Amino acid sequence: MNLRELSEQLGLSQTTVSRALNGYPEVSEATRKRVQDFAEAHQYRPSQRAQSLATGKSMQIGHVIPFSTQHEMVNVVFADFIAGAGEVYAKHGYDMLLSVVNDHDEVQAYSELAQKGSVDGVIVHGPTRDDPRIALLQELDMPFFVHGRATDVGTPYNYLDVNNTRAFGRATEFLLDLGHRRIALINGLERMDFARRRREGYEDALRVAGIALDPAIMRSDEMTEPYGHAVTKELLALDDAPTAFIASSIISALGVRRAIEERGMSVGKDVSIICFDDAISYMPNGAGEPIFTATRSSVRDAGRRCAELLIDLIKDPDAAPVAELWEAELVVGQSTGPAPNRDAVSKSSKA
Amino acid sequence: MNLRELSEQLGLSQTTVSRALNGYPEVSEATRKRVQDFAEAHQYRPSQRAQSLATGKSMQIGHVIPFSTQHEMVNVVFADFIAGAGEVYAKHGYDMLLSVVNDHDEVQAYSELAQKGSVDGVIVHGPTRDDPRIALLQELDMPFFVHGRATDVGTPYNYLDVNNTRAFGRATEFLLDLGHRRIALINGLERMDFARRRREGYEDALRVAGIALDPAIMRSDEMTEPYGHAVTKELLALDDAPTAFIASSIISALGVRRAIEERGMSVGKDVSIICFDDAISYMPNGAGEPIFTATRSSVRDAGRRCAELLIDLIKDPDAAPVAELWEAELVVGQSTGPAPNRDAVSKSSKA
DNA sequence: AATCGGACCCAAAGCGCTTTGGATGACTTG
DNA sequence: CAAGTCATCCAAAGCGCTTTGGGTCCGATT
Repeated sequence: MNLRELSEQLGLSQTTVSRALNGYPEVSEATRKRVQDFAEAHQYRPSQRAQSLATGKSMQIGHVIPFSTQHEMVNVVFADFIAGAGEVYAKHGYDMLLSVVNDHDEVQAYSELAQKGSVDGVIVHGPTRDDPRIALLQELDMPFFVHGRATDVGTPYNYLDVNNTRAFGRATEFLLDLGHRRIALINGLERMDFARRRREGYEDALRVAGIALDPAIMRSDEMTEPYGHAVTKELLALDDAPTAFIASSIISALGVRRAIEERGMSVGKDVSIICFDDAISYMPNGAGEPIFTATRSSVRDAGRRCAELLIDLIKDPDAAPVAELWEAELVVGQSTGPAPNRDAVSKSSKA
Repeated sequence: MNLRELSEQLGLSQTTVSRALNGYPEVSEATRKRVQDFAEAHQYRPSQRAQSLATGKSMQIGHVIPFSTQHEMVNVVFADFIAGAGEVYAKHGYDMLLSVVNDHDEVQAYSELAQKGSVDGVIVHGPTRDDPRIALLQELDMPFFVHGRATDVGTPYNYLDVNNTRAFGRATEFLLDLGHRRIALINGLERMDFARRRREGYEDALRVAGIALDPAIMRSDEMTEPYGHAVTKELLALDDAPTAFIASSIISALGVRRAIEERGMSVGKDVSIICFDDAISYMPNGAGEPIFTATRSSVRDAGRRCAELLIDLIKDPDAAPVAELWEAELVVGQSTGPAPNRDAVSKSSKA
């Protein structure tokens, strides 16, 4: 069933039917009702293809996700972001177009989406320092919204980011306050902007506390469980092993915990863990009391908000760039505690 | 730059340019080369909108993902499936259309996709017993492929599933062989077809071994870490606590492990765990030796294969239905061991 | 020399919508 | 009563491609 058939059966012109369906005022309410009912009864839905050709809008929003051995993007966080964004898209009549491409084709994928005209806007995931995609999208004149932030990009652009520096600054300060002096950083890949900022937050806090940075206990790689496990195992074997770990993800934190327990040590007592918690739906940080002390910010909420702001942008492309910076919330769980005093045994026996 | 402009600048008709670009034989190689080079130089890409209207194909494949409080679908497994499928789509020139809808609108979402003509085919995720989507898609005459299987659907359809019954049968047998007699089942939601089949595999194995089923230690819910933790904590407190746990996901298995360790027991010694491992990229079952003994089947590979088969189906809609049943592989890790003998102490002291 | 078959190219008709620019009456208004 | 105003509807022109159904030219065939 298409518009022509529909209008013939109704004895109206295509114009009128189209207008009736799209809520234009030039058609009487009686006619509109008749048209709507008839369309409903016949399960008529305008062809997206034709509609989009005629209007010049595709009502689709693109997400480019690179794949390769580097899985940073098709990651644990992605699914939840998508869920949040998709929810908002649905509410506004948009669909989500996912383009999975090879790592090195990623930049080109954006031009392709733009030139083919298959999307009205795109979300940029996982920005890196001086991300080339931003300049490209600006040049292509394609509405885009960045989840995260790129450093060293001259022109302003739309983004929503968590204050990663502050989040890790606070996490570090929290551990310092508990008396920890050897604090390991188990970060994500440093080519990601967020990882770099987190490290800076960690470094700043240590610097303020007058503690020298030790590259030996500052690690960075993909945030998987086995990585957290392997690196922690290694660090705990050091003579001056860390008494606390800051992990960039709840996933790597799980590995950290496993390594600690394998060594027969107690989490929150012998060794503390604090992590960044994206509030992933199927990997929540405990049901009641948090498993991990963490700085938390919901990636699903971020998805929702990015979607909203991008849709605003599509509707008004000349609006001034918006930038939102969310503060992560610090939640205290069972994984942190006072730094164990190395002389505890002798001291307490003296007491 | 569009076709008309391109053809004008080249001094050719739109027909010829279109044919040159699409590899039709009615154009000389010299002309084709000239056209291609010119198009390349001007970054010309045919409008997807127009192309799709003219050809009747959208070159997009739809995935409907429901959201609600039930997160079973926007889950840990989803991201990897998507990655696998997307990879194959890209290779064949397809894009992925994600439609995120409310739980109860899910069925309708499929009709909408079909009637709007925005996709050439769809993947059905997470089939349930007697899933209504299958009949609907058959009626709509929309090519579709099911990841998993629906029970009680009369007509044949295309699907790829893991032999879940066998996977859990084997897992249970493995534990039985190790001497376990109290084996808990920590399953996913039973409205999912896969969860039901897994339970059946578990039950069959116990029955063969002559062990009565105990509903008290057969649980089912969403496969999150806190759930695995909570239910295990509860079960371990029983007088006749299980000596082994079978979990439907590596995520819930993590919770199982946490509960065991919290109780001061040793995984693989005091209590055994075996789980289903979807080989999720960022949540691998250990780096070297597997963390968990598991029955494994890569969901990413499944995504790839489903995509391939769906594309085949789109190209030849009248092909006979294909059904693939993959056997999960059993990998033995450190989380399983002989059942602790309740009389061990007395026995060994007698020896 | 007339005919034929390729090789190469083109004009124009869609695909199914939206939207512009009227047309047609009926109803007010001075 | 003529002119102006609304309210309601319509014909037709796109949107940018693909594809049908020819044309034209040229060397080969009879």
